[in-house]
Amino acid sequence: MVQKEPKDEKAPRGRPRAYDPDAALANATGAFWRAGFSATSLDELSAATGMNRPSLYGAFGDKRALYLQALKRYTEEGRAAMHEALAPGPDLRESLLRVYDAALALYLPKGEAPRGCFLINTGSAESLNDDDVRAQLAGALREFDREFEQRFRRAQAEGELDAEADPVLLSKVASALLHTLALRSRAGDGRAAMRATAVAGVELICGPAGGRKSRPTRGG
Amino acid sequence: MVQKEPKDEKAPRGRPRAYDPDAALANATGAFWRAGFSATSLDELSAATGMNRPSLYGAFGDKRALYLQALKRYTEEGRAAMHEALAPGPDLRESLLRVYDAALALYLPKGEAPRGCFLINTGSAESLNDDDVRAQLAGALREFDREFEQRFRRAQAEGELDAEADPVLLSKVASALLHTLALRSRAGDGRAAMRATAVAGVELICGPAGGRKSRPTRGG
DNA sequence: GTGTTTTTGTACTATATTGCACATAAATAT
DNA sequence: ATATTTATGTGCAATATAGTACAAAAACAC
Repeated sequence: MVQKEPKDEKAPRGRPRAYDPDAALANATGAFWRAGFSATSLDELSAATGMNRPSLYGAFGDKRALYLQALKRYTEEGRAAMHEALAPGPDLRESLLRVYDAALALYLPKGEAPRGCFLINTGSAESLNDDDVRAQLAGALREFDREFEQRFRRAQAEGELDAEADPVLLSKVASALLHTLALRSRAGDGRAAMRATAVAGVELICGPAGGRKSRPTRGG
Repeated sequence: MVQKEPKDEKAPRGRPRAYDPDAALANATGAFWRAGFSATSLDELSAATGMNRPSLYGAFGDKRALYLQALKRYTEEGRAAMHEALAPGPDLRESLLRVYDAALALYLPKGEAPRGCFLINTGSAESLNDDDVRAQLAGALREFDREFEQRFRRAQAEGELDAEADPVLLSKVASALLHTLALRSRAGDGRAAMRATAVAGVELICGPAGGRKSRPTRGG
């Protein structure tokens, strides 16, 4: 009953899986990403993952459960990437631009068709019909807001940002830029135009000439 | 036979329609709005419009054609409302807030469940699979951007906005606020929080204390 | 009235889709 | 080797869905 050795090297008992669960989930994500939840059939998911239907059901449950797990995985990866982009080191402008550049790289994969954001562009279509999707969407947006917010608080603490600025509101505006990039990617907008928008947004958020009011120390 | 009188009062020849085409299209829009294109069945559309399937086909064509016409109608109404909100009269801040308040009223109908934006939240889910949807989405976003842009140009001409500001880039940021409101409505965010975000965005766009400060010109 | 035109309503067909049953395969345990 | 366990693969059943055929209905023209 109680395993004393929770090693990963445990010998599984029956026939080994022919797939890597995380890779399969990533491929299922790719299928859902293109067409959304409703327009993606189990046949497409089966083809994308290389798993047949019964294996899909055994591994992830039904189509909806698979979609929810794909959303969860995607959100966690996105949040990790965002946390990394906002990590200490670069100044505020640079930090924010790293987030937007990472988003653009995700939304406009090199050599492939634009795809926008799996969470924003497919989750919001489904959210009115599915409370769990809506909850995941809401939770993810909140987390992304918080990542920005914490970065703004640090910027204030370091004198990079006006002390009177409201980090919560600024985080919402910073997120709005992310949301517009996701949407515009799906509308076919070009990378350069979107990056210019992000830069303009960053300038508005960070305020004129490196800080909002007083002149803090340059560089950081 | 040349009709000399192209009046609307012309007597149609066969059995009269039992529906009002524009009302039916509005009701179909409502059905698509909730669930998106793929997840809305013809039975639901039939129930929403009160028309049976053959009448739907006769009036609008197949499901996709109906969706495209719904999108077109919605976009035109939205653009008209936006144009109205940005019409001369109020100052820039007030003009922008009128747009965001109108959007919130549309996205969060009183007494009903939140629904977000039909175009943004359902169109972007479908846009990768349907070139016509993508084209309509892109065209609509462009039109909305232009409405903001023209308002910013007028604000500059009237000295309401720094002459060095870039109206194109500001319009993209102003649209980003619209996009985030659409998304957040569908995530369940509250009206007050969203309005506060819009106000904060307007303040950033209009600049400190009435709008005479250095603005970003070009990014890159 | 009879005929023409257009819309409506019922019923239908063809297909797609989801989810699962059941037998087979591939591993371990003893 | 034999039993046990877990995964796979074929195939299927129940349902849902899109789109249409066809007859009845409701208007006009004469």
